[in-house]
Amino acid sequence: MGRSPCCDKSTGLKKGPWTPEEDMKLTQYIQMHGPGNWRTLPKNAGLERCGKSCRLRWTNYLRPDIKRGRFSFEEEETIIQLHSVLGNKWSAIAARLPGRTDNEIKNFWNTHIRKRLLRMGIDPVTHAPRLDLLDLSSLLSSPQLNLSSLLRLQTLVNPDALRLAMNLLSSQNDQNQLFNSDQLQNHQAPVIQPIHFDNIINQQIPSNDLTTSSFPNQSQSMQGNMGHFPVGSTNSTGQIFQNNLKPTTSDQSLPTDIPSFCYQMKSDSLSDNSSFDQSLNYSSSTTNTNLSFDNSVLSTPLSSSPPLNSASGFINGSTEDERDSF
DNA sequence: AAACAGTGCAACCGCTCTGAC
DNA sequence: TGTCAGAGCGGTTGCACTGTT
Repeated sequence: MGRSPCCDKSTGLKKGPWTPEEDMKLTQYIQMHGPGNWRTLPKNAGLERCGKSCRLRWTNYLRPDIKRGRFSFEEEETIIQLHSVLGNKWSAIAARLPGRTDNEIKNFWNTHIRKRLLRMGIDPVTHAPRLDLLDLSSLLSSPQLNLSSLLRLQTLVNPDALRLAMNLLSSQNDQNQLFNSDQLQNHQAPVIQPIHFDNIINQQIPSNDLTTSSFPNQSQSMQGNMGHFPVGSTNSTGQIFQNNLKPTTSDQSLPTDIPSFCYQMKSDSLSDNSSFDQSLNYSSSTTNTNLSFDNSVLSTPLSSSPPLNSASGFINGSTEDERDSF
């Protein structure tokens, strides 16, 4: 529209990394005059930078409320959740992450989360499971594959992908004891030996689990899987927990005190952007352990389905290495 | 120890959109 | 209605750091 460019390249304005002196000038000027009028700001502040560069430097780095350092896992969860709802609206996501900038979130997404989702077989754009992307061999051969990591996976993986993993994991039931109550009380699960790829191939998996086309309605899928699934429930994930976590009557070697999973959610609609408040109660039939998972965010509700619960209790208690492991 | 490749991140670029005037 | 400044976005670049060979 005939608009003059922000930065006139012919003027030889400085580019590249900011020096501490420049940062100080910009900070002092904004502290005195406040941000705004970026076009004239550099000249008034004695900076040989274009206004846009000053604005970006201020908003992305110098602003006093910027929180620097690594993203917490809660922040990662939040980003994934919000991205599933908002897409690449980084500023909207940043608005819900105090102290984080859109640029920082975008970079973090592209360099960390996106790669992780791809490794886990999740399409980072649609948040749908993509088994053609899933690196099953590395996932399942990991010596750290265990129940708790799968539960943690649940916070990031579309449950349908997780269901597949759980199906695969169930092939270990004949040889491995999943966990015992002591470990449960300590929120730790025993390490399950690596699954050989032969087992994966031989594992009976419903054919509709093998293609992304089996998830025509993601929100429906998520709702069905993540809402309530006590043992004996007819929903698919409930079946999985029943089939895989409860010992079968024919396998008496397995523990009988496997907890049932009872999820209760109190949630506000996602359309109300103010809150992802929800809680999850995890109850054990033998320990009556109740863990609260308030303020966790999870999964990919693309519709008006309620925000989904998370096993954040496990996540929060996990180590950095464990988090990186998936 | 040196060379190389991979990674993470700050910063930039070019463009569009929005709201004020 | 057109112009402009600011904001936002996707993509990219450059560089420092780290791991591998």
